[in-house]
Amino acid sequence: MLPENTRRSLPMALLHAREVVMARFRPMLAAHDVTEQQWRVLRVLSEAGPVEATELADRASVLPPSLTRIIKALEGRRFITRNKAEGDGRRVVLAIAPAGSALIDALSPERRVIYDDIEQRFGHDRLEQLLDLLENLIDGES
Amino acid sequence: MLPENTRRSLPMALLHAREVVMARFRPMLAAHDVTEQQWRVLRVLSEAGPVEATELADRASVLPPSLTRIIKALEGRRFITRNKAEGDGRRVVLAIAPAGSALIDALSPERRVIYDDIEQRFGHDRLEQLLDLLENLIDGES
DNA sequence: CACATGTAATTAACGCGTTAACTACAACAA
DNA sequence: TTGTTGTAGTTAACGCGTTAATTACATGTG
Repeated sequence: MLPENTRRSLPMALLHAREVVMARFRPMLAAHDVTEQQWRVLRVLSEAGPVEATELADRASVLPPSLTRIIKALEGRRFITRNKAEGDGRRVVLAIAPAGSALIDALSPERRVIYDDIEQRFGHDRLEQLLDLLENLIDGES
Repeated sequence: MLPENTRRSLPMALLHAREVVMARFRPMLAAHDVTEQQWRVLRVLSEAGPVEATELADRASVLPPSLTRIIKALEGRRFITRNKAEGDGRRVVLAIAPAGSALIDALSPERRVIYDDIEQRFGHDRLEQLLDLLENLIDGES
């Protein structure tokens, strides 16, 4: 069945939902001169440790060409390090640097406040339910 | 509570979900040389009839600067018409043109197939549930 | 070794997202 | 009427999304 109106269209709903959620986080990121995508890359590196570019792009939901630009920016600010993989001259290994970890630590309290507020307004159970559905959708389609 | 991993982060999950869904629609749009955003604008105009730019931007989830560019492109291909509102020289009224309607009609069958496939794979009830949750999230945060 | 094929990353080109600044017009007050 | 404030839309600047092409290296075959 085709969605009769744009409001009930899945791509539109996902877009709009992301929009209103990100509106909460954007000021925090802007205050530290980090873009959403740079932030995602930093968080993945912080969680996952040193990792190759392809996996990093995948986990941060960023396309390779974007990642190249992001790496350039983050390396320039000493937030991450970039080294060729030993044994394979094509691969590149990225890792978080002290300044990067410091930024993540600095933003964590604020992040928590925003996330808690969303969770409280929307409801813990509904949030979990939504995350489950999204995870299912992703796994089913990808 | 902070999400412990990026996979369980609401903004990331919404982004990723949108990504896998749009991957299904993208080839269809590319085949007709229409971008996602141009397509959204056309659909809103098709559903809502002649409308002013601000409302159009709002309903299509497009920012005003983007809409200006999109209007230029769509008007150049005679998909839409653009006229100053009578009585207020600032406002602009957009409407779908025959070529625009024709494009929407031409894509509808393909759209339906893709949408039905997603619905079938994901499940009708779960899709409705997901749309409800997204709608609630949007209304609660915006 | 030489060559073809495959893969990781980058570059290029173009459109959109985002914020801020700007233009044009409208509404309102003195 | 004139000046102020507000609003609709556009322009500008910069980063990302997307696709395609390109570079550099690795792997496999003869």
